[in-house]
Amino acid sequence: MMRAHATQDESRAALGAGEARRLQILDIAARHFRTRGYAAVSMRDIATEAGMRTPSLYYHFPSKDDLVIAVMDRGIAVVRETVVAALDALPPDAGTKHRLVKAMRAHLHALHSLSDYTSANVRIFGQLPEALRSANLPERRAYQAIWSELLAPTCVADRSRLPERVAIFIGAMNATLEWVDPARSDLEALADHLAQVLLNNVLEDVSE
Amino acid sequence: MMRAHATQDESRAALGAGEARRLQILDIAARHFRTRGYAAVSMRDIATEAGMRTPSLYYHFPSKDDLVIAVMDRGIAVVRETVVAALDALPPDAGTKHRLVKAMRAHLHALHSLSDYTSANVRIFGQLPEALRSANLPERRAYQAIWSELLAPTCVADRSRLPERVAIFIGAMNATLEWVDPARSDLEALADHLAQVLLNNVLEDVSE
DNA sequence: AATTCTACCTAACAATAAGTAGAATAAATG
DNA sequence: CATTTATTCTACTTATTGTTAGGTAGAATT
Repeated sequence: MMRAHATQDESRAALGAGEARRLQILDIAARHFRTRGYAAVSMRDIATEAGMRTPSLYYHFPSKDDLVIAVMDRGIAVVRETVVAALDALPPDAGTKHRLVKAMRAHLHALHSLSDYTSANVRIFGQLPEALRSANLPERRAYQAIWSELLAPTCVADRSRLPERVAIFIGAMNATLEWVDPARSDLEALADHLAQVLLNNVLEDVSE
Repeated sequence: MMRAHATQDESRAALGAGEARRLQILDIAARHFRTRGYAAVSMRDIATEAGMRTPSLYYHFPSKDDLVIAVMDRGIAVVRETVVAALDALPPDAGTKHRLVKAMRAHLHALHSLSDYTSANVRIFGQLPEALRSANLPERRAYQAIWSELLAPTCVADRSRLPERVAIFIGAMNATLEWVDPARSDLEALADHLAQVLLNNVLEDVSE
């Protein structure tokens, strides 16, 4: 049921066996957090699916808090790496619109197809107690910085609006988690539709 | 602490005392669900703040499920009534853009300033077990229908995109809950910014 | 005056939560 | 082989959860 990709398994075989087990537990946790929320998932649930008894989990993670923080941080790391890689694949003279469309596609891909970690992050961030939320803030700010740079050319007129615009874009993309059926819908088409709605107007005063 | 508005108290005095108590409990529940999520709020928390012992809650609501369903349904009812009232206040010949901007402002107002019920609904819908979520679906569909009608003129070219566009709009507005500080930020300005990003391009092929 | 209803109470339930202590086993290393 | 080291176990604690059972004071109704 829901085996990891072969490439993932291979890359993990290179790690120590202990580290591989740790990642397996994280995978299970991320999938459960994503589908059922933070408080509703117990350590028992995770342990059972990992084929061990509950206290054995505590050998790998000292607490549920540590486990969820690891999932949250990895969730942002995955989407950030995905977006950065997509942008790096672009020719260095690519225009703002191309860069934005590529970034939006990468973000949606990470969110819907690539990673339970990223979708878990988006889903449960708002449910976490304050201490856990603020533990994830540095990662989030680093990711927002990427979008700040991407969207800066669309805000030359009134730079004070840039943070709000970043939030609108990320928020609109993340909101698709709530209503898109990843099986049925075509993500490419969705990304293009979102880009069409969000971008065209915003790009009016970008010269290129 | 956080008393209801005077006008609300008055209108509630017209109800039976029992109904007023019921609404008071719902108010407390909505506020807690909104800020701390579904599973993290216990019947004890709600009872304590209502000044009674936990089992006394069960005189007013047969279960936590019933309580949360009441909060969820009311959350959609409030935002729908707010938006409908705003549209009704418009002259009958108002154009699509005016109607959309007015509706967006009303939705954001209900979400951020008016109602803990609406924000609780948006915040915790994704955390609910399937049975509770589907209990709220009829209300949600009724509200989506309003936006379908509002956005239909922007989708004459390709009507198949209408449901997705409805989702994008509602999703983008609801996403503001995650990053807007309702105390500091100016909601009118936020609504206008959102409208500018979302609407201008979408309205290109609307004739009026 | 008798009865029913309203709105709460105390006491306790069974289930489940996260987490701990320490023994037992498996794997790696000398 | 022996001896660490890594990993999982059993058995348990403490706290909290939603919920039920059964009762009570007082207001309303008959």
